[in-house]
Amino acid sequence: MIEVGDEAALCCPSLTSAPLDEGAATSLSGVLGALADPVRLRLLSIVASHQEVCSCDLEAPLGKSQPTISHHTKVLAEAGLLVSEKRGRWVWWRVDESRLAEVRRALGG
Amino acid sequence: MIEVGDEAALCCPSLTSAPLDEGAATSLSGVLGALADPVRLRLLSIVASHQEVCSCDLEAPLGKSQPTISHHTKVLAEAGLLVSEKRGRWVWWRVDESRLAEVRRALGG
DNA sequence: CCATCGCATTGACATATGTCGATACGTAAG
DNA sequence: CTTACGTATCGACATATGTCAATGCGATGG
Repeated sequence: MIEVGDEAALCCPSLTSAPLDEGAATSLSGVLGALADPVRLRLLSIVASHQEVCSCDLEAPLGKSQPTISHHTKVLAEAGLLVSEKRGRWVWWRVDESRLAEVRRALGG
Repeated sequence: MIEVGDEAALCCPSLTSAPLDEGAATSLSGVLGALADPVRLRLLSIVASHQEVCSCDLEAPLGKSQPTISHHTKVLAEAGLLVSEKRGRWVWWRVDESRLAEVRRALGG
């Protein structure tokens, strides 16, 4: 199972170098919106520090229901920040580090 | 006039190094939420590329009403990303680069 | 085949957010 | 003082978002 992000590449303009056009601003705000939630940030940090994590191991540390976890992983995957792999009946998640790096760079890194 | 951010320092933990605790996640999500809007991103990029910008010069390029601009500058200022200075009846804005750098670092920079 | 398990989707709900017109506030100019 | 101007706040509205119970779907195991 491969989630396909619906966000365009953030590659080119840095926030601090030149005024963002509307398209770039919208696409960057999409990724930032995916990050702008405490539960998703903690989810992302948990996955990042374990390399790979199964969905089933996220409910307990985050204190949220299974549908809520599923919703948040979907949001992060659509933003290109999480990548999923289905093994048997489990779904494993890992962080797309390059995507995170793109975000940092778009923020003027 | 000095806007005081209501967000705590983001200094310490990086997203990718260890699981974020709830407080860190909430405070980081606050700043990211301020960034997660196309109008605010463009606003920020305009201020950044002009060093300083008057509120009155933001309505036209952003195509938003004066109350809306005022709202967005307030959100960015409360997030610590914009700093204001009142001169006569005009308010001038500049970007707090160090705050942006904090965000990048919190994102694993 | 049937029961079970992990995950996704749906529907509903409360809350948060972006937007603008109307209005209030402060400062500057006459 | 009065007027005009730039900005902030308020009230209202439509839309977006986070959450969960209920349910659907696929794969596994008996």
